[in-house]
Amino acid sequence: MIDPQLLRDDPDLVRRSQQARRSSVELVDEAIAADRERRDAITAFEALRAEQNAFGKLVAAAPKDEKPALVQQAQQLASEVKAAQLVAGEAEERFARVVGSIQNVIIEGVPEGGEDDFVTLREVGEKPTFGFEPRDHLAIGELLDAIDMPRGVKVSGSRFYFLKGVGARLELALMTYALDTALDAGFTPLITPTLVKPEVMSGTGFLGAHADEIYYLPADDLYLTGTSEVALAGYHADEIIDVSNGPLRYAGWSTCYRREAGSYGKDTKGIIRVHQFQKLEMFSYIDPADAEAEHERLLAMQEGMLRSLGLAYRVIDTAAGDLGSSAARKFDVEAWVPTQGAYRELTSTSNCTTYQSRRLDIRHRGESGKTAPVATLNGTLATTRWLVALLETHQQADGSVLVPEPLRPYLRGLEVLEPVA
RNA sequence: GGAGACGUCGCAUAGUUCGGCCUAGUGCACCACCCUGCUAAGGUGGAGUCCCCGCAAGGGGACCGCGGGUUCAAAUCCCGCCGUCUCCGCCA
Repeated sequence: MIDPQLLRDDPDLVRRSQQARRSSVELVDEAIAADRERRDAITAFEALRAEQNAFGKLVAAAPKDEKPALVQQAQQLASEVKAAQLVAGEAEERFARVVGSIQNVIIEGVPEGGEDDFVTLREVGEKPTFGFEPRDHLAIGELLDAIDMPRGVKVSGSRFYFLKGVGARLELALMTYALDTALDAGFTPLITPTLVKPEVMSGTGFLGAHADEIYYLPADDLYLTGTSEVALAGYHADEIIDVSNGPLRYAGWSTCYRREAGSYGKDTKGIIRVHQFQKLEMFSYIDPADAEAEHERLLAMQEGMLRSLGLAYRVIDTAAGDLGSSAARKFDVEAWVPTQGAYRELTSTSNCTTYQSRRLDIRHRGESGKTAPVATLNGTLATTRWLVALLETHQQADGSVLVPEPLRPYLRGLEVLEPVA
């Protein structure tokens, strides 16, 4: 939820944000009207309630013979209070619904427009060239007996797979390397639940436009999370936390589940787009004043990971219309995938400012002692998809794959993944 | 899954019998000040969260696990749910 105060103080800022996202600008005026109605209704109700409270004391203190008359008056008052309360409740609900559907206000500088309107901030690293016809990641994975798609499909259906042998080990190596990187940066590891309650799922802003991306278990009214961000954001829900000595930083390790509805025919080959994968996710709770600096820090860690693994990449500043409802700004790091001749997203980092924390009621105490919402940020540090870029980038003519130096300790010193005869 | 007990302002508790003097008492911890020459003891005062009105001072409302209900009036009575603990059963 956006700051209702902002709606009153600077509605134009909110309008511009909605405009940049190509979302409804009228919603802003609707929200302002709903806010006015809500406050009027509350004021009316509370005045009546105050009268009722005072009257109640009168009744209680009155001598027995005067009570019946007073009670009769009180009954009249009570019905008025009840009606006013109903009106106030409805106004409150309407306001929450309208304001809740306004997306987070974007940060100054975020490019306007949709998916294709991103701005490339930089390209880093040399795109690999080969003296042979490079194989795609699936072909390599099969040569190494590392990826088994047909059996994944047999067991679970399309977009499922088995990671086997060095494939399984490579994923674990990557994840553990990422975890250690996060540890060195002071993050606290957290292995999170992957099933969450509706209020947590909606609190993180995932039940909006893309609700059909999410697996839901009706029998238990639980959602399968598409990223540990959900559980990490819910971790401190309804709490007042202390970020005065620096942010709370967590590294969440979890399996992620995505329905990939509406992506039929897209990336059907290999493990680029799958229903289930592993991810190591960074998450920060921080004083909103420091959020943008933290965003840069998370991005720097992501870039450091890709660089250390010898991957060529670009960093893009996602356009407003392509941001999730919670994000005020989002940077994606995309690795070069040789056989596709394209950059593909490996990481994403979002600054959600106070949007999520308002919904989830996560606050800190400011210098004045007043409570205020914290800012939340998240960013990927590794996922299964990285294997695609790793395998393709470091492949050799004979089908073997060089293991980037940082991963070797996690593979018992293995330097080359050799094809299985 | 079955039976029972419990859920109160940071922690611990009182209050629930018989609804109104509970705008929730007390102890500990906490903050400020006072007293005492020092880590102790004592005294005074303060202190929660959310919302509304107001430039402010201040005023008002809500919150006793959550949600409904009864009533002029609910921490207190009724219903549902959630959670914790104990016992039993079942499964690992």
